[in-house]
Amino acid sequence: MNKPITPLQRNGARGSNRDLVRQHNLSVLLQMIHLNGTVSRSSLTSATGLNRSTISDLVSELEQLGFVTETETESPSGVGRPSLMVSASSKVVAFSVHPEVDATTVGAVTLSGKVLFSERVLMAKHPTASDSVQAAAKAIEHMRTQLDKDQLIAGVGVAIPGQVRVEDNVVRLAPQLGWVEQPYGSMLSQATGLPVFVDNDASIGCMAESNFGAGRGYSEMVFLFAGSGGIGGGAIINGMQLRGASGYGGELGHVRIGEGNTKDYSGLSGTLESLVRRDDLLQAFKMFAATDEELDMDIRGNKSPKIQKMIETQIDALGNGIASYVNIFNPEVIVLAGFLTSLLSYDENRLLARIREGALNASSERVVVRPAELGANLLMIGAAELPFHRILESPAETKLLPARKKR
Amino acid sequence: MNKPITPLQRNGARGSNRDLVRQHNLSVLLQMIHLNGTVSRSSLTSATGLNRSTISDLVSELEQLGFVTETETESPSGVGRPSLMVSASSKVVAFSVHPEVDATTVGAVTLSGKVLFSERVLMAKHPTASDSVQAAAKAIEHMRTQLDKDQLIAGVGVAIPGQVRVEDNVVRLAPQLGWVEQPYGSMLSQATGLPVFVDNDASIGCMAESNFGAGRGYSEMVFLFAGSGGIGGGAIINGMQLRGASGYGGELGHVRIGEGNTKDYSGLSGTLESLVRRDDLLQAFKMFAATDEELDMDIRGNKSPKIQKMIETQIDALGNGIASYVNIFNPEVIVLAGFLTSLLSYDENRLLARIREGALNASSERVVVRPAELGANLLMIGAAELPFHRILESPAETKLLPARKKR
DNA sequence: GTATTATGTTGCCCTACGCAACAAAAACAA
DNA sequence: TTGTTTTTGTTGCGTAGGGCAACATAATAC
Repeated sequence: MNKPITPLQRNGARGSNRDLVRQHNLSVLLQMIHLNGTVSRSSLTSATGLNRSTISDLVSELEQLGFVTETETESPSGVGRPSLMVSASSKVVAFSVHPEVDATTVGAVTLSGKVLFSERVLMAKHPTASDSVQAAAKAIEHMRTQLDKDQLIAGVGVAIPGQVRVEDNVVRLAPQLGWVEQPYGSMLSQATGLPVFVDNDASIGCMAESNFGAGRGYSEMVFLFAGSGGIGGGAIINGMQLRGASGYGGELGHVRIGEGNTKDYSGLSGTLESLVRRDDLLQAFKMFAATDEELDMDIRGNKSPKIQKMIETQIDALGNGIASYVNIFNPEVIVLAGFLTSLLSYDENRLLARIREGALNASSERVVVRPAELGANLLMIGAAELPFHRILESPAETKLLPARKKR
Repeated sequence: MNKPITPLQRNGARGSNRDLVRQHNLSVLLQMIHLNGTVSRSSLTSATGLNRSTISDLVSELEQLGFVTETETESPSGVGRPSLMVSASSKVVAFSVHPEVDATTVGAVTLSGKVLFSERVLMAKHPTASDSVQAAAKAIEHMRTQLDKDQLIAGVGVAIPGQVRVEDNVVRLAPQLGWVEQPYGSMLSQATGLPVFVDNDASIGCMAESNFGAGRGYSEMVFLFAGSGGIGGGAIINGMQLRGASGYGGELGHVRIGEGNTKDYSGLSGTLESLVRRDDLLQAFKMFAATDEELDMDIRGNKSPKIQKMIETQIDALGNGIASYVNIFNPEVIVLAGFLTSLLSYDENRLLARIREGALNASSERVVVRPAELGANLLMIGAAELPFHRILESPAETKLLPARKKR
């Protein structure tokens, strides 16, 4: 072999052959259908630029594979023969898992985007990874019995409030849970017999808002998410999620933006997470725990000048952070989730002013700040996207498992 | 038309047809050849996964198009029939332009990476955009007469120390030059009759180091560049350059990392650019102007505790900034260019320690910091990549202009 | 000098998409 | 109601690019 390894071949720079073309076209179609729920065949032709006959062929293959169903338009609009509608199948199901400090939430979502089941398994404080895996496996097992026999399982997606090495689904560090180096993916895969995909919660939320929420249609987006423990983030760059070398990318909460002394959950000081603190507001309102909705009510109804000052300080810090991300990413849209939406609605103009101050004019002139739209379903829908993603990438190659085990 | 516009179709989510396959394969091959200079046909087969016969066909098309030349191996190594070597053609030329405060540098680079000509046109301080365009056009005109008749021009690439709106090649703001909203691209295009591509200097440097320098082979990279006026940056994400919505992305020098009061060239305070200042060091060494090499010598030979302190402060600030970028991008490599390489070599351990302190362990554990490798040719080679990029994307579709105008 | 190995070349095959003609299903105009 | 127009689905055929296998070629190995 006298093949000197070519030092660099641009990522994904493989040759294309006929098979890849077919795979790509199937993938593109299924993605469009999945993202839009239902699309007409004529829309697919114009969006892809492919021929009518080709679309016909591709769609029927997707139908045979069980990923889509075709129906006639019930209310035809416009001249001409009405186009057939193509919908993502509700027979294909993915499970989503979200471990938190006091509970592990499990859900079942269809490829068509419907949430079939959702269960919040309460647990003793600070469960081990094993505790959470067992609870999740049990809930999944139960949900499987509720499914129809002809339904198919794409896999399980897990949203972790911490850093995840995506290549082998290992939780590197989840500060509030106290997990270090936990192979959550393989544990849950062993317990369920299903393929499992683990990722950071904020990254997952980012993808979900980009696909189905406030980030729809944008290809450059920055996402900030304040959950019960800390601030996470994500970014969509050229339509694709920022992942980094090992999947730790997008840790926007841990970026130093000031001189603060208080440390964040990961031990860093002066970071966005250490300056914009949900806990501080809870404490100020003398609340022990609260949902984002409850906190939002209090923030809106707040009259105390002292608390007002605190909120404004947090808005300023958030604005500083966002300004940096505007300079770095030059995004079209910033999407805020969790209690950050309360800060946004409390004084949007103040936040925008901070952003304009801290960012370069050219970069910030067209940026929009929007609240997340998916609310409580954010992580459930998002985590399910992880197993779906495998299907969307290569529909013809992906074999799914039956909902019920054969006897 | 009853086509409801599909709200989101993932960027680049077009259908593939046979023509696109051909175009893609030609593009992939030409990219590999361009990046490696010379590659054997057998390497191309193994790297692309395509068939020998297909490679043969594709390469001969590229040869017919004039982009590559085939030669026999002069020193065959290993058993078997020696593979033919494919090289990028030196007949294809791009010009590069780099306006600075006191000069505009013009160069001519071949597709094979050879710098044919290079000229630094000195100018009065603070030239207008028009001054610079005229100087560049004149130099390009002269260089064209020196070229062979059968050589072809790909176009002109311009590296601007400031923000550039890439869609229409307008310089939005170049602080040191004092340029605001200058349509440099169309001006130079009109003056030369050639296609012109304008971009930010640091983005261009980032791409150059990624393609030919310290970033070769990495698909996740962060680049920081300290030129005569300020700090610029760039990022390679999943093998692709971070651009942002309008091309302003990667302004890593203007991210707030501290509480400093001094403002940077763009009027922002507490930014990396305001804390890591080449001018401060020049002043400390009582130099008025100096090349990076001269400054580097002084930094290495420095004995004064006061200056030492200043250098260390700058290293600390740089480390803080890099730490943030490690958390954001989770890169494999950080490449430092300009006088930042002097800070790196002055005390690499200190810099690395600051990075580890400010970054999450998981993100920073495998990151490497390297000095840029292209030195003085960085921007010249990088800017030429802009016009080449068009060829590399669709070799068969791109028509080039003859070096000499027909009489 | 022969065997082995790897690569270039040639002719044929295969198939996914484009195309054109036709059929079908809606709105529109009388 | 009826014919026309418009748009879309269906069908059969053509086309071209990549895979494949057989053969030729040029190096090393023994």
